[in-house]
Amino acid sequence: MKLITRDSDYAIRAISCIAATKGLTSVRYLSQKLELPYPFLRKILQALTQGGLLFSIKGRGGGFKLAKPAKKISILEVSRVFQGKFILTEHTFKGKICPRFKVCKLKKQLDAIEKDLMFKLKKISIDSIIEKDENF
Amino acid sequence: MKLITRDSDYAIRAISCIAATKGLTSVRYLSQKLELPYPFLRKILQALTQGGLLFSIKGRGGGFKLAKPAKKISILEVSRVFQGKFILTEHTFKGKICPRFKVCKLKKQLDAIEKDLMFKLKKISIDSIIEKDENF
DNA sequence: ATAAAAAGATACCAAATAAGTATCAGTTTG
DNA sequence: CAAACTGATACTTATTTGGTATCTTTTTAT
Repeated sequence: MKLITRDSDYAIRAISCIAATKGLTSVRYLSQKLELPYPFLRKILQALTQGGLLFSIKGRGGGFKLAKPAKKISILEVSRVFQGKFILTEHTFKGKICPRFKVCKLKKQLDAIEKDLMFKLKKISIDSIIEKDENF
Repeated sequence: MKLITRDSDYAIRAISCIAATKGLTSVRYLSQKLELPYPFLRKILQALTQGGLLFSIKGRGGGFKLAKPAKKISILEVSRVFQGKFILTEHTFKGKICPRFKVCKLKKQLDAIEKDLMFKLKKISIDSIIEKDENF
């Protein structure tokens, strides 16, 4: 099982590339550079824009840029746009929350792990994964 | 997104129940006790048996029991039966491993998180989540 | 011996999600 | 005005998830 789905993966690459570029970056350029399907990448960048991670400028010569510094964009934020909240397990019972909810030892342990996972993914910023000498 | 899928979840409950029971436990009994669909649970228990977590005895009066002590069965093992290996991201590029594989900073960071996640899930044993006074 | 009660093995099915395409509308600039 | 962009939205297709159904084999109680 994967924790980072394909769209999140593509998104991370695209954002990395945009972060490493001065000025605006167009989807056309990105899809060629990263060798990713143009229409799919377009949908992804649109979602990132709606999610507040990118800022877009329409019209000829338009494109995308980061909505905030690369240091302040985390992997967690990116994945949330496509994957929603991470939940270790719904831990439901017949459609309702497990009746043992309050005392359930499993839930307690999983919650702790989940919290830690969030924290760690939050700490990985786009900035931290860009190779500074990278030739995008 | 969920880290523990429904079949893993059901499996954990079933194993917990089996662990808390002396002798053999049949699917019929389990499905009634846990109020889970019989045929689905059956498939799950069969998979657990093939995965080496349960031991089965056929024929009338037959059923399942743990293949090893509850202390030695971890949530990780159970989830592996249904979800395979946890992989934070395939991090592929056109079907191949990312060309920046060796140096990729993202992969390095995700690998560390993944390793830690595995470790933690491995440490949650079935034994640790059973309420000792539980009335299965 | 035979029927009931169990698991084994498979094949199938439906809904949801993932992955991707297509298209039309609006915007900006040369 | 047309070329090069994004916005919005509606498909389409493939895969995975969450099951069901059915037939076979094994064991035991009667």
